[in-house]
Amino acid sequence: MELINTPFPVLLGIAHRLAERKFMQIIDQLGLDLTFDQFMVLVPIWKKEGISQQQIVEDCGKDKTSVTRIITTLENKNILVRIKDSKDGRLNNIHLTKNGKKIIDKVHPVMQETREYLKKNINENDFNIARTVIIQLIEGLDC
Amino acid sequence: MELINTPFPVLLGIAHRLAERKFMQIIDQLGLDLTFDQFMVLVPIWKKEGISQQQIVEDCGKDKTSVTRIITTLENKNILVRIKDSKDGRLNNIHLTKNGKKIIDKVHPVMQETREYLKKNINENDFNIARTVIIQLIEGLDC
DNA sequence: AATATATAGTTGTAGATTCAACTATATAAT
DNA sequence: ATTATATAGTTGAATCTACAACTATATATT
Repeated sequence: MELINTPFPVLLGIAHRLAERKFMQIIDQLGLDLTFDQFMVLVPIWKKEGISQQQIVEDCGKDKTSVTRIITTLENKNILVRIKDSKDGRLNNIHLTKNGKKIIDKVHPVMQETREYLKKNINENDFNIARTVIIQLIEGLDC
Repeated sequence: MELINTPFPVLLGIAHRLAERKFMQIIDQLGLDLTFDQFMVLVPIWKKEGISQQQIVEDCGKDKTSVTRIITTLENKNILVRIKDSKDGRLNNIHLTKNGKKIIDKVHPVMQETREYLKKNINENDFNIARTVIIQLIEGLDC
């Protein structure tokens, strides 16, 4: 593929898609029935049991509609449950099931591995600059 | 949103999504009925009249299935036509209609504008490093 | 020439994305 | 207290995505 003249936003799309594919290869090797997007929603739940859907939206960078539907899919797969907040009736608190915890324990180390794989052969300092640039880009667009 | 601890692949996804949204805002302002993905497929066609679907796949970083379906959508919108190659019967050569050319002429300057907007407030040298890192990332993943 | 292999494109299916419109609950303003 | 506004979450419709299986044509091998 000819990348030199490819516009930056297109590069972002390509890199994003390939990184997803890499994650998926490893998830498949673990024999797990889980998509990359489902995994992205699981991460903040794993980090904070009982997190609300809105907080998940803020952490994983997905639209609230997407989060609603992925949560439904994961509930049907017996990976998590919605529990209405007793104090604020608008909130759904999300809890992992036993099954869900088992899956996360299997997947979590993979996450780190894959990130290391991505950074392989890339200058650490340049990588950090790229991180900063992308964050600036996001902050410039997020309005 | 808390971005400091956000994993790089997640950042890619967020930046990609926001950049798309920015493009779309401008496309909407032009009163065009066009999605970002349809636009991504149009760019290589605009650059090379009569390009084959396979070449589009290589240029725009999308799956061939996606390209097939977006081409069909664009054909139904009277923006382009498929013409079978006379020498190699496997190839569809894609040509813009008059209508399609008009749309591209309207959208093309927007593309450049938006890219300038994205780079605004970002150090040029850092931006180039980020480009390079993302290309290295893609090349490391593309196997 | 016959067979095998590679390439271009399409289709089915399941899941994800976006937008806009909607319900329900909570909080602020008068 | 009533009304207005904000927030959390859901739903419908159209589009996009990935994977696998498929058709059709072209090229290589024997």
